[in-house]
Amino acid sequence: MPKAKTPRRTGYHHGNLREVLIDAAVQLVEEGGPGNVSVREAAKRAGVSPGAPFRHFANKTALMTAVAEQAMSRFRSEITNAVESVATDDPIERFAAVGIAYLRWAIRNPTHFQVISTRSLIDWDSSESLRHDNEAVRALVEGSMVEAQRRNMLRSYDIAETQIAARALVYGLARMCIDGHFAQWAVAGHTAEQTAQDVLKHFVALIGNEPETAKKADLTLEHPD
Amino acid sequence: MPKAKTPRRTGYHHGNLREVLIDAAVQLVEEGGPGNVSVREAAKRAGVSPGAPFRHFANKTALMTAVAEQAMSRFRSEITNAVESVATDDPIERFAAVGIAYLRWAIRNPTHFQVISTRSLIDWDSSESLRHDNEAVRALVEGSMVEAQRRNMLRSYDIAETQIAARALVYGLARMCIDGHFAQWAVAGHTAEQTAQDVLKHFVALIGNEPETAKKADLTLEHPD
DNA sequence: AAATTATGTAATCACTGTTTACAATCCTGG
DNA sequence: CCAGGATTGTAAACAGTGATTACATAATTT
Repeated sequence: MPKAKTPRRTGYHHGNLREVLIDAAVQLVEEGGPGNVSVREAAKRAGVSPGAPFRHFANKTALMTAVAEQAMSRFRSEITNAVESVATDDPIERFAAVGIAYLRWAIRNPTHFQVISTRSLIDWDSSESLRHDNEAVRALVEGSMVEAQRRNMLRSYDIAETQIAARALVYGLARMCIDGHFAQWAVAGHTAEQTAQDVLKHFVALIGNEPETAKKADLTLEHPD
Repeated sequence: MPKAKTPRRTGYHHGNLREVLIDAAVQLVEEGGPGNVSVREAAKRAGVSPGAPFRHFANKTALMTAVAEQAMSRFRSEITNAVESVATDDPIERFAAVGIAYLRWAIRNPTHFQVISTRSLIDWDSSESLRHDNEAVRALVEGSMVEAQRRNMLRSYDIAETQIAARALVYGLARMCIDGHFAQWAVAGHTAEQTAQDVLKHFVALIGNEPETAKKADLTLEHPD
């Protein structure tokens, strides 16, 4: 009998190392951002040798991509749930709901949002799931946009550009929070999340057809940066 | 005579290693983005031992911060030059000029824009110069915004929110390009730069008071992502 | 039961940021 | 002008990283 050297782990072949590694990586992301993830540390936390992860992931990027897929799925759920639970069928309100849910998730899960939005960390093109979830969100925005135009609720006729502007605005707000451009800002009375939402609503009012735009005069926000 | 071990370099103490290291790091950034920078490689290119850089920079972040300062200075110059060489004194046109110059520089210097906008790479707070240049750009935007409001050229009364929206939009556009969210997009007829400019102009039209907004119906842009 | 395949380990490689002890050069005050 | 301290370089080391390799063990198929 060869007397197993380290029989500490039962069912020696671990069974579901892949999932455990992803969970460990998720935890590392939450603890200190994407930069805090190391394959070795994930392996250590899974109670496995440093080379073991490479039986399940071609490289670190593949592991990060799996983390991103998990995060993206939650991200998409939050958004689709939010828009489904919106009372009205007003397309502009539905559009706003998407943006607000987007910002809410991004600001509350900054490290994970960083993972799913920074392409250098992951292998976006190789992941069906990432593209699929992303497309679902995009389609949600486009759908409400098209419907809003059909009802003549938009100021501009060019929904393509309006849509890109909307995406860029929301993405920009999320990243400005995450990249730390709002240092002074969050210190002020308003939370970053609240302010981001206000700005989004401001934008929504701008694209709308209503002659009376948001005239809530001054929130006297500290200037960002 | 102790016969210098490696007298290959004249004026042995190199004279201006600090600048040479920054230049090497800049080159590395250009070659492969911020992730391509290593202190050791910069040292090698400067013809110096791996420990030498730490006589001039406390750590890698300090080196990257120096790189960022140089980039930020160019970034600011491009923007201030652009707005100064704008013919009209129309504040909204001046505002648009800032945004266009911003996008132009970011898209043409993506790796450097990544350096100056990703706070995890640099020590933003410790750099007077970074804050100063950033504030100059911000003030430029705010100035034109305030003036536009004074002339009653804006739709909304809340310039604070409009200003944040503008910043977020431009930042979002720049980062979407850089983070690779426009893959299919750039392949289409329009360059990323042209499209980003169009979207910016679209936004500028939206915030303006003119009843007739941009009605250039369809550019039939491929959808991003 | 034997052969094959999947999945782990151990050792190793090249590379990274950073620190330490030491050496060479420069600068300045007597 | 030169003694001595401050600068600024080197060499060697350390711990950590992603990744590969040869090998061992467990699960699975034949």
